[in-house]
This record gives sequence, C-alpha cells and structure tokens, in this order.
Amino acid sequence: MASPKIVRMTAPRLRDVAQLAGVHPATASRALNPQTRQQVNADTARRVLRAAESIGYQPNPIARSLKTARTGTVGLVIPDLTNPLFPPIVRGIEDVLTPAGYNAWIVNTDNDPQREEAQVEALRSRQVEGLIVATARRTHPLLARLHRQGVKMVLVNRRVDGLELPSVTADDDAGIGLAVAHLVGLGHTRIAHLAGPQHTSTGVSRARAFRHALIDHGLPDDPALTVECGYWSESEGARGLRRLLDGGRAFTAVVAGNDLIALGCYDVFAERGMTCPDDVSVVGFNEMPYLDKMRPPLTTVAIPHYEIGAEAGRLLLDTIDEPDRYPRSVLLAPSLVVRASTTPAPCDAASR
Amino acid sequence: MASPKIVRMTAPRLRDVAQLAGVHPATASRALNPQTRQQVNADTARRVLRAAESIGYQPNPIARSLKTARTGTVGLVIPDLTNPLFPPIVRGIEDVLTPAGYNAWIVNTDNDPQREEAQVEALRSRQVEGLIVATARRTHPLLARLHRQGVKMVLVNRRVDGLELPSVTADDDAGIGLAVAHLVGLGHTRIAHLAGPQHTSTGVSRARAFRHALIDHGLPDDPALTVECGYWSESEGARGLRRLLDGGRAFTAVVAGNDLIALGCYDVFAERGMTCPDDVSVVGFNEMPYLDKMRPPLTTVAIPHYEIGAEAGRLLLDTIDEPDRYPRSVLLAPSLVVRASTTPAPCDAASR
DNA sequence: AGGCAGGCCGCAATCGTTTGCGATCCGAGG
DNA sequence: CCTCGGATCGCAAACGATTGCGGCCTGCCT
Repeated sequence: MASPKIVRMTAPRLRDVAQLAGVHPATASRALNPQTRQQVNADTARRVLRAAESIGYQPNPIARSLKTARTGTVGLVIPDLTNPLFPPIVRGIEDVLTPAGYNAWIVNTDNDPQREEAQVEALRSRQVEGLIVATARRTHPLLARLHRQGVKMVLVNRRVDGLELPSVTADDDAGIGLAVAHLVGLGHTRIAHLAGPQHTSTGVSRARAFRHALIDHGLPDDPALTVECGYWSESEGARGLRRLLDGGRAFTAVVAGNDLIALGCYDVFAERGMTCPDDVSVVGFNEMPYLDKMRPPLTTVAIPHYEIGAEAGRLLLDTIDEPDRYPRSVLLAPSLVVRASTTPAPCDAASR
Repeated sequence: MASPKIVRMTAPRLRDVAQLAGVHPATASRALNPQTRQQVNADTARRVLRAAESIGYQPNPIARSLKTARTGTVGLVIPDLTNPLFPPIVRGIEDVLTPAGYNAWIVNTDNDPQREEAQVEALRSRQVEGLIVATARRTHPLLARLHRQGVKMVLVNRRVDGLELPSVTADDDAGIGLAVAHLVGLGHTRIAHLAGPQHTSTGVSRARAFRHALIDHGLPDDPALTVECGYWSESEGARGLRRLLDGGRAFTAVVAGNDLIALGCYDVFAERGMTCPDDVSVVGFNEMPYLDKMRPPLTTVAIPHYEIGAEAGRLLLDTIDEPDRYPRSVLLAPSLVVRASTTPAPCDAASR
C-alpha cells in the first residue's frame, strides 16, 4: 500500500520537482525563475518552490548553459599569480563577480605570447562570456583580433594603442607626481628613473609622468638618468640600477617603475656595499604586501588593488549586459606611503 | 550556379563538420574522438579530421559535459589567495591539471565556515569532479559530510582526524627538527614556540615536533614557552610573542609556526625597542617570497610549495580516475634556509 | 447567451554532443 | 549458393534545462 519510494542517487532534476509539485517541468521552470514567475499562478509557484526546497533541487548549470548560451563565467588573464600585485586584484574581481552569479577562470601567461594565445583559446572554448586582461602590451595583435571578433573585454593596469577598450588603471601621472614631489621636498635634485618595459602602457605613462614631474619642479630632464627595465621584475630592476651606477652620472634618488624593480635595487646595494637610503633613496610603486618589513621599509605609491579588481569586474559585467555601451575607463587615485627608504638628500651632491 | 555559401556567425558545430565530410554527426563524433576512432574507416576519419580542421571546429564542452556528466573541472578551496603561501601552490596544481584537460575554480573562504559552505556548494553546483582543500581543520564536519557523499578530494597542508583522505603535506617533523637543531647548534637552550592554531593538523604536528626536538637535544620542555596563535597571521604572531614576553620566562630564540607568525614578531620587536637577532633569534616556516629582503632576513624552513601543488593535482587526478584506490598521502621534505634572523645565543642567558 | 480577453499551463522543439543499437555491405568459409 | 561475422556507419534517444506557441478555462462585458 505504501507508495514505493524510489530513491534516485543522482542529483534531483527539474522533472523531479515538477512531478512532486504535480505540474509540468515547463511550469516548474517558470516558477523557479524569478524572471518568469509571474507567468504562473502564485499558489502553483509556491508549491513548486516548496517542492524544490524539500528535495534540495539545484538547477544544472550545464544544461542551462546549453540552452541559454550563457555560462556565467569569465576569463581572467594575468601574467603570474605569484606576483603579489595580482592576488588582491583577483579578490576584488571575484567579490563583485560572485554576487552577480559569475565565476572567473584564472590563467597565467608568464608573459609568453605563445602561452597566452593557447590559454585564451582554452578560455574561449570553455565559452567564457568575457575577458579581464592584465597582460596587455601597447600593441597586441591577439587582443586586437579578439576585439574584432566581438569578445567582450576589460583591461586592467594597461591600455592598448588604438583600441577603444574599457580599462581600469591607477593614475600613473598622479602617482609618479607624488613620488617626485616627495623626493624634491627632501632636497633631491638628481633623481633617476628605473622605467618599466616601454612596450607596456604603464611603462611609458610612468616614464612620461616622471619627465613631466621633473619639469614641473624646474629640474633638468637628463635622459641618461632613466633606464628601461625589460620586465617588471627584481632581476631587471637590479640590472637597471647597475647600468645607472655604471653610467657615471650622479644621482641621489631613484623612483622605480614598480616595487619589484625597487626591490631589485636592494640586491645591488648589498652587492656594492651601498646603503639605502643614506647613499640613495628609493621609492617604489604599487604597495605590494610586507614592504613595511623590508630592509629598509620601502616608501612607495600605493594603489588600491582590490578596488581596481572590483572596478574591472563591474566594467566587465556592464559590457556584458549592454554590449554596445561606449567603452568607459576608470582611473583610480594613488597615495604616497612614506617609509624609510627615502631620506633628505646629502648636502654633498656628488654622492653616487 | 555558384553554390550559395551561407555563413554561420556562430561557432561551427559537429553537424557542420559532418555535413562537410559527408557523414552523419555520429560518425564525425567517433572520428574526432581518439577513443572511438577505430570504429570508423580510416579514410572517413581522415576526411572528418580535415573537415574539422578546415572550419576550425572546437567541440562545445557544455554539450559534451551534459551528455557525459564529466566537466573537466575541479574546485580549489583555499583560505585566502592573498596569503603568499598559496599562489605557488595554485600554479603547481594548474600546471599538472591543465595538461590533463582539467581546470580549477578557485574559491576563498577567509576561514569562515559559513562562507566555506556556500563556496563549496557553489562549486558542487558547477559540477566539479573533485576538490582540493587547503582549509581543513582537524575536525571538519563539512569535509566529513562531503566524504560520505563520495565527493573526491585531496587535502593540502592539512589532515583531518579520523578521515582517510589523500593529502600532501610538508614533513613538519623534519622541518621543525631542522629549525631546532640549527638553534641549539648556535648555543640556544631556552627556545620558545609560537604554535599555529591547534585546531589545524599542522598546528599540532609542528608543536608536537617541537617538543620532541627539544627532548632529542636533551633540553627541558617548558610548557610556558609555547603559546598558541589563533590564526596563521602576523597579528596573531604579534599577540603570541607579547604573551610570551609578558610571561616572564626567559628565552633567546623562538621558532614560529609559520613565516607570517614570525613576521608578527618583528612588529613586537619594533614596539618594544628590541632587536632581532641580537635580543632574540627567530626562525619561520614556509619560505614565503621576499623574506631575504626583510629586516632582518628571516631564517626559515623552506617547503616546496610548487611541488606540493603539483602532487595535490596528481593525487586528485588519480582519485578521479580510480575512485576506489586506497588513499595515498605524500610527505615532502623541507630544508632549512639560514639568514640573519638567527645568531649565536648571548653568553648571558638572562637576556629577555 | 455569446464572445472575447487574459491568465495559466502543457506540448514539444531546441541547445550540441555522445552512444546503444541495428542496418547494411562485404568477403570468407562451408 | 547460402550463411555468418566483422567492419562501417546511420538512427534516434538521451543529457537537463528553457521557451515559443497554442489550448483551455474562467470571468466579464455586451
């Protein structure tokens, strides 16, 4: 007499909910979806909801995606998760994506165009709805092609020449301005710049900002005092500083393209028996973690990583929702955090 | 006369390949899949391959997943990507998962069980085939439940009591042994331990290893010289060291449960005008990045993060492929890297 | 009373693959 | 010549959801 209770070991399906509520799967679907719920009788809807609840129904996103051609996933293309710059950005991104029902696939390119191409291909084959790209070079054929193909993207920390893409970046001009102002305030007049790679938009914009800042303070812009680093890395920073020191031009301070480049300087100081900030002051860029515990604690310009990520997430959601909205870019204000790697310039200007 | 060339703007489907090759989609499917290719004539297979190639066919993973109930995705549950311990592990994991055709969803729990539950639920609803979990506490109802439900998992850096789960961890005993041996080698006899949370398996195993190491070296095991930190964090490390200092017991060295706890000590030294290593030596655990640039550079026991991740990936693939294989765990050997935070003990043993 | 407008809900197609099953064809063996 | 087995391949039913379309019923208006 007891109705035989067949137990399904697999997850409950819409069909099960419908059956339990005594309606057609189509009706159950409409009842479950807030968008279409008003197409079904309130009572019925309630019944369906209760039924779904009671058996712990979770819609199968695979099936849903197949039908709707929407996956609720985006791709996140970064050079290297191991670079401490990125984790906070990633968290910012995820914290705005998650509430919107989206998730992010993270891929690392190691700055290898080959690898980048493959990874992006993998993302596309997984049907991501958009891309957040942190690996942009100023000229970037892959991104140009993707853009032509209508792939939705937003750039973070980078721009690409001649492409109207939404992007979120720190205000490099303002940041470098803060750094330089701080140094001249301390009496430095011969300031060097360890520039980031000039094939990245931030590399050139910070270098340009550096020149402008010098001029604004009435200082000469000596081209011999800025050298380019091939990567945003410690080893390249070290190489750059060595070139600078061996160049024979005197200087009492350096503003580094980013924190890693600045940290590379520390290695050279150790190598050559110099001390920072007594021999030369250093200011970094980015405010990566644990700088306060370095030797010496690095003064740097802080940018709001988490917010950058969050803004990027929002921008991407926007461009997914309204594809033909005019690309809007956001610029975030940096701030200077002064620590012990900068000190007043020695009176003897010939220090080197 | 020219055959009208209808262009599909959407991605090519299996059906298109089949049509181009003049076969049924089923045949095309079999030809494309190496597993089933021998079921179709070699010539036909070649034709299908060529056709697929020519129109750039990429199988739709959504549809495939729906049919095969396999998604090629796994979940990666970590407390906080921002903790520098995890990025290298993540890279290790991805580098073995990717070649196997798998991808990982990363979720952060912030050590919040609530959030953890929600995140894991989200992962499961996305139909992940397995979980790599780095947030395990020794007693962990959620994991126990998942295990009962047959969810495939591997633990990283943790074990959970009474659950036979594959795991990959560093050899805590050996690591702590190295640290203590190093310190007694420097003449330290009163050594303190800032233990990690005792609700984590590593927290207790390192604490136990510490006691054993003391005994092995013929030193007294003074319970007052080990205090527990509530989290694996700087602030908890600082709190711990303050308790230790205020406890009145003399000591000349501390082995910290991990690097962050050790760095927390640095803050207290600054607070109290003490200097490391002159007043007290510190050794950390994990070898997080940039320790060499700290003040002072931190002596620590290095564990192979990347390898831990890679092993975890391999273990998970194994348990997915052969679900009822006996759970196997791997233990990775640590090594000591000596820097400037440790120095010979002062002759005056009453330093404090 | 008849007609019409909604409200509500079911039917069935569809998304793009995979796969069990059966049909066809061929050559070989009896 | 008949049969049988193997090699190929097509048919169609899945997988689990969404959704356009149309049918039914109710209630209201004229």
